[in-house]
Amino acid sequence: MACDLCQLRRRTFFHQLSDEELSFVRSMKREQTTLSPDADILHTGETGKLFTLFAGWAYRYRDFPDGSRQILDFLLPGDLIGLQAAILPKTQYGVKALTAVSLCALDADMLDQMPERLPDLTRILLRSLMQDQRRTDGQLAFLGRRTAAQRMGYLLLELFDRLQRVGMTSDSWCQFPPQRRHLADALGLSGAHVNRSMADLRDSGLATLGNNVLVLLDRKRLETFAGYSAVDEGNRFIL
Amino acid sequence: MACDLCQLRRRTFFHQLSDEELSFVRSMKREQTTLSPDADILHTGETGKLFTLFAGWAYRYRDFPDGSRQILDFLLPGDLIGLQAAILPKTQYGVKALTAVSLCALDADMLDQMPERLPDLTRILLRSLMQDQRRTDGQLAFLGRRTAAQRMGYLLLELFDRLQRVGMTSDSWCQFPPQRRHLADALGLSGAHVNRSMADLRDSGLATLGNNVLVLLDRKRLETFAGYSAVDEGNRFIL
DNA sequence: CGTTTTTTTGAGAGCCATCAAGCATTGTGG
DNA sequence: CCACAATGCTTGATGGCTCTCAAAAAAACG
Repeated sequence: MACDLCQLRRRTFFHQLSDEELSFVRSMKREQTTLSPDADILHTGETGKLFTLFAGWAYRYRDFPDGSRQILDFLLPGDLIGLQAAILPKTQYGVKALTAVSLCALDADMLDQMPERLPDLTRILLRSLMQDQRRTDGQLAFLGRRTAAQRMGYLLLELFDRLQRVGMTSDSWCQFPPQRRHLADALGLSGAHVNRSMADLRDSGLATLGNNVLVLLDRKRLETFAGYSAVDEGNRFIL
Repeated sequence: MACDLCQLRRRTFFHQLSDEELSFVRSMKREQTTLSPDADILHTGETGKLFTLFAGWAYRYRDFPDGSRQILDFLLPGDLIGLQAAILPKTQYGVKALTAVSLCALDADMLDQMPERLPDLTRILLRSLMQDQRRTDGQLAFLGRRTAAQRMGYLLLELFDRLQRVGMTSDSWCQFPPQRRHLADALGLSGAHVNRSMADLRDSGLATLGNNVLVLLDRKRLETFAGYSAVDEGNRFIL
């Protein structure tokens, strides 16, 4: 599919590319791929690859020698995959498809030309990186200081809001493909306790999760419980 | 002190600015300040301020309604303070001086001109941001998955390496101003348990901390214990 | 030298991990 | 369409790590 026909980038959430920017992006575009759930998008240590995620969920993770794994981030449509790997020599993370995904492979080397050729887009990239940092700040803060159920609630709200921005929610529910083990690896919990935490949220009438569907039963109260507050992100970068 | 006389930026660890870049940075520079320990450098929510830290330690933190606090990051000489605040509308973090600090106030608005005027410097900024992200990835991973003593060891090693790059270490020891409560807030532990963790490290002959001095007694073994491995960072951005 | 702050140490409680077993769901081949 | 296996979810019991509270020791400060 051609870039200028892509529905995703039409969303107001994203920076609307000028003709010049769009032609630059088109020239970066290499190929479009589809992968099945659990497929590796980026192996740990692999470098120089860059993708835009157009459909589906993925996650960025880091493996430990003892076999455990930390999910650093979930990736949703519109997110860039592998920027760190494109810029730094040795990456220390991998990226896997969580659902079936459709990707757009990009020529990472052309990033170098961006500041000169597309200063506006460069500024927006910087802003998006600051947004990412802010989100990570929130993660760090609630990982260190909150109970399992609160962390759970926070993660659910954050994902819901991100999904909403790319039009993947209805009123108060959405498709939610992550399994227990993904949530466990993201929150630093055991799979068993993820379950207990979700049971807490359900019994308190805050949120339920079943059949790959997340329902926010009482968003206001869940926000209070989890210490979450939505942030207006402003426009975001997309390639 | 004039920028071109500054000793800190001469370190090979930092990108050596060209004449053009240096004159740009000079024109951004507003004033030089000195603050005492515990002084606020950036209040939570304050925006549009930008500093370079030239001497001393500071930390970036986020407060919770319940009074607890998470330290997101320690800031060392050469680090930029307030980039998020300069670019995004509402910041959700504050920055405080940990020791006496000396700062250089910069005109944040001039950042906008950087892509056009100094594309090389912009690329280096991007790389530094990716390095920061990689470091944060490590933090997230060990916060979620490691015991108190391991997290402690990891943090100590990371800080030691960062200090080394700016010449603030001797062989296997360094000045180490953070107090128990700072470490506690950084690691998501109670002050009491920080102490127990440090006692563990001391009793195992890995590291000791006393009188504001950190000594790495057996770096190799500490790295293994904490699951830390040093990363070659490459040159870093400085303003 | 007294006061305040920080560090150290102890006892008890709570949260969450681990282990293990039963249940539900999905997929497969007959 | 059903039997069966495989996978993931749920739930309980036990134990370990870390918190909280509290008080004493040490250090920093004026």
